[in-house]
Amino acid sequence: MGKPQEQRRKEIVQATMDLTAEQGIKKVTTQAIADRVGIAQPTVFRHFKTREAIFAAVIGWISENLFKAISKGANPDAPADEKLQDLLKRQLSFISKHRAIPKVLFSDLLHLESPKLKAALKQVMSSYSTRVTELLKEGIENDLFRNDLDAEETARYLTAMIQGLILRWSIYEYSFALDKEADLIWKFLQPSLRK
Amino acid sequence: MGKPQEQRRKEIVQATMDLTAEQGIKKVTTQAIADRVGIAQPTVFRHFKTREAIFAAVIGWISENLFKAISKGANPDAPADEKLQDLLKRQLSFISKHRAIPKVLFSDLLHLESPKLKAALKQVMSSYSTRVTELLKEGIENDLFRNDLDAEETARYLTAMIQGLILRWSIYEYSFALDKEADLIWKFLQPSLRK
DNA sequence: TAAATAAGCAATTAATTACTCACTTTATTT
DNA sequence: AAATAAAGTGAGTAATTAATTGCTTATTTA
Repeated sequence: MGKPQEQRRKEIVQATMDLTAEQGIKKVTTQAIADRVGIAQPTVFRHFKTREAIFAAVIGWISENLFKAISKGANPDAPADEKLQDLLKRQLSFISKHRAIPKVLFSDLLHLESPKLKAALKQVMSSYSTRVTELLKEGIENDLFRNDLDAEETARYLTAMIQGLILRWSIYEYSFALDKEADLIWKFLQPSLRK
Repeated sequence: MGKPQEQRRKEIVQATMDLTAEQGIKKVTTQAIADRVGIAQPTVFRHFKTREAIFAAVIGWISENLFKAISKGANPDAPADEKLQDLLKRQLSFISKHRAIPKVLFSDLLHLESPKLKAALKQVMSSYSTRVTELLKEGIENDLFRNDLDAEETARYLTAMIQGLILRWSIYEYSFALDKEADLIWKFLQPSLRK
C-alpha cells in the first residue's frame, strides 16, 4: 500500500485548494492534482469516485474550518455588537489565508453546473447568514442596534457586502489585505446599525 | 449569402446571453449557440474567430447597454443623492432584465481563465465605480453626504454590496425582484451616507 | 508466512468540443 | 447575366480530460 487513505484524501483536497487558488477551478484537472500530490492520475480515483467528489470535499473542508475559525476562542459573554465585529474579522482573516475560497465561491460550480455542489455551497452561506442574523437580533434586543432594523434583511446586506469585497479581492489578485478591511467596513456601517 | 454579417453577430451574441442565463457559461458550447440561432456549428466561426471572441462581444454588449441604461433619461440637475439613488435603481433594473450578467460576472472567466476577458470585465466594473465615486464627491461637496466620507472607499462598499446582492439573486435562481431591492438598500445605507 | 487487501501505476478509452476544410448556395455587384 | 464574394454546410481533426482496466507492489492481519 501507499499512504493510508485518510492522509492521501487530505493531501488531494489540499492540492486541489492550492491549485484552485493559483489557477482557477477550470485548470484543476485530475492530472494536475495528481502531479501536485506526486501520484499517478488514476490513483486519484482510488480516493475519490469522481472529480466532483473532490470539490465536494473541498467545500466540506471550507465549511468545517470556516465555522471553527469564526467560533474558536470567541467570547460568548461579549456584547452582541462586539461579537458581530469579531465575527467579521475572523471570517475575513480566515478567507485571506485560503485564496481558493473566492474561486470556489465565484465559479461556474455555482451556476447550475453541479446541483450537488451548489446545494452544499448554499448550505455554507446560509449557516453563516443565520449566525449573523442571531447576533443582530441579540443586539437589537439589548439596545445596541437600532430597533427598526430587520435582522434578516440586514444580515443579507452584511453578507452581500462581504461577498462583494471578497470578489474584488480575488479579481484584483489578492492585492490588498483582506483582513484589514473588517474594521473599515465596520466603521462605515456603524451609523446604519447603531442605536 | 445568408443574413448580413451584423445581424447574425447580434443574433449570436443574443443567443449566447440567453443560453448563459439559462444554463451557465460552461454549457454554452458553439454547438448550443448554433442550434439556438438555427445555423450550423461551423457557421458560428464565420462570424467570430473563436468562442472567446463571442464572450468578448457579450461583455461589450453588457458594457455598452449598462452605461446607456444608467444614463439615459437621468436628470443631470438633480441633487447628487437623488442621482446616486437613481443610478442604483437603473442598474438593478437593467441587470434584472439580463440574467446572463451575473453568470458572466461570477464565472471562471474572471479567474485567470482568460486574461483578455478578465481585463474587459475589470474595465466595466471600474467605470461603474468611477461614476459612483463622482456622485459621492459631488454629494459631499454639496453637504448632502457626510464630509468625513472617503468617496473612493465608500464607492467600493456600495459596489461590493450591489455585487453581493446580484450574486445572491443568481444563486437563488432569480427568485426575488432584484430591482425592488434598490430602495431597501438605499434606506439601509442612508444613515451611513447622510450628513 | 500466507492470504487478503489497499494503494499504486501504465496504458487505454470514451466523450466532449473548439476549430478547419472543401465544397455549395445565395445574394450582390458590375 | 456573369462574376464575385459572403454565408452556409457536412464531414472531419486534434486536443483535452474524466474515468476504467488489468496488473503490480506494498502493507496488514489471520
